[in-house]
Amino acid sequence: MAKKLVPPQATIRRLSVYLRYLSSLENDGVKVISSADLATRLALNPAQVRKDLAYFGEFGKRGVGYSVKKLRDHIIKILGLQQVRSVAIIGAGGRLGRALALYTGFEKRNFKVKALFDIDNSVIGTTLAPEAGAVLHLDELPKIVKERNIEILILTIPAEAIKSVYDYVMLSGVKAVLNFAPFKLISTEDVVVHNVDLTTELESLSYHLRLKESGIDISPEENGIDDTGS
Amino acid sequence: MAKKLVPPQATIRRLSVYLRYLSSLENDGVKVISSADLATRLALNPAQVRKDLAYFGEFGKRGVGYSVKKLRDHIIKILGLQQVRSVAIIGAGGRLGRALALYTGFEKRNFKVKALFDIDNSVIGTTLAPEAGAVLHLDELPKIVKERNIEILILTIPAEAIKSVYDYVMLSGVKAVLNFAPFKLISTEDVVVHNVDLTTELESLSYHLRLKESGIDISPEENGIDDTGS
DNA sequence: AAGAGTTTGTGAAATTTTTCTGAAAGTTCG
DNA sequence: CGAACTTTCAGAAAAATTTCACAAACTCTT
Repeated sequence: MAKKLVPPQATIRRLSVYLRYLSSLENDGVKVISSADLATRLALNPAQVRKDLAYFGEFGKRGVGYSVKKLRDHIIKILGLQQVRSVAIIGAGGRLGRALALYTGFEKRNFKVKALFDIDNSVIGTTLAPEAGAVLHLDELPKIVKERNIEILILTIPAEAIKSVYDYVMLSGVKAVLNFAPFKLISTEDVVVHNVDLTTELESLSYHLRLKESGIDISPEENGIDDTGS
Repeated sequence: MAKKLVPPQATIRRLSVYLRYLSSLENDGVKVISSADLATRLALNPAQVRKDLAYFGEFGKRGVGYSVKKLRDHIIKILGLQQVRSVAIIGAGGRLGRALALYTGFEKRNFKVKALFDIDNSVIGTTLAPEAGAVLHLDELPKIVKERNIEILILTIPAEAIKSVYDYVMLSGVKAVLNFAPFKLISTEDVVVHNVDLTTELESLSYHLRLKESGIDISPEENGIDDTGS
């Protein structure tokens, strides 16, 4: 209850995971949950759950646990999810772009895809997702960002396209980017970037497979059972 | 040069990122790179780059740097990417499943989608991706895993489907799972799971947006004494 | 209402991960 | 060859994150 520190990025991600689980609990009619139960389900340490929450306040009741509904509401506020966040997809003509444009899971969480962009003339003008309007040329990004109040850009472009897209993105006025392109984009003062690299995910799994294959020695002695959350 | 520790999971992920960058350097004809240059491009500390590599051996040359080609080859070995890794997608009928089934980026990195599964009769039997054969019913998973030597399962199923898919997956004989379902799967002794949650990515971006919106500081002290609705 | 049993919140300890630093090794140039 | 640079390697220090452990707060039972 004294000094509040800056929560680690990992804490933020876990909050999102807690949120999802709390929603399902609420659905099941569960009223109260303890840090221990939460931790068990999510393969975490109970103290970590408590500490994660403690960065933001005292949400629990000693001897009882956390009210599912209240905790859920708090996390929604912490993550800024009360308001709808408008999203645009760049590279909407590609397969991943299309899949995300039509993914209904985002809306459930208050993210709305409000615009689609591409640079390929064969998709520009077509309608991929009713709600998001016709696919627009990337040229229009800054204008549309303002008009539709876009806050997050999702990049689903091929690696080669980064060069021609980068400036548009950084100057679009958008403050957050979720990059699926196989190319690490760096956050700046103005723009937070999260990179999600599908190949990296597979490659790190491959590493674990190699370890299990009974390590052909690349490093002398090692043994580790790693768990990765999200 | 003395004791080798278990490399952190974060190191493994960075290796994959180095690998990608090294490949592009090699493409550009660059022969040698220093940890400082690598670090600059990837927004890391040079010492971290060196330490990451040092977990696995001494790959550099003092006063010079790292041979791009050699380092690339080493990382490929470390990550177990010399051999083709066979992958299957469960939930291949969904949009994300289809997108991944057709994604060409995996093959470039030596991952081959060798089978597609679903439980929806309207997609079973259809051909979504030529190389991967017709979509099969999940029932056939264990058999096909053996036949086609599948090592990694990609899950692109809706949250509700987890219950009916979980046992198939854990008993399939596969040692690695990449889970895109909005539900945290926990690694076991036998099966390493990596969870990629698209909503979590957006939600943590939302958190950063909220921070920027409302000055630098998080919620003040008074964030509430909870009454746990009894 | 007292005692037994839970569970949170939190400072302190432990652990992990990152960064610093300086010696060692290599290169380049005069 | 020697001096001036460069850059890796690795031990030490620093920083960040996780886990421990226990007092405080609350519930429940008798």
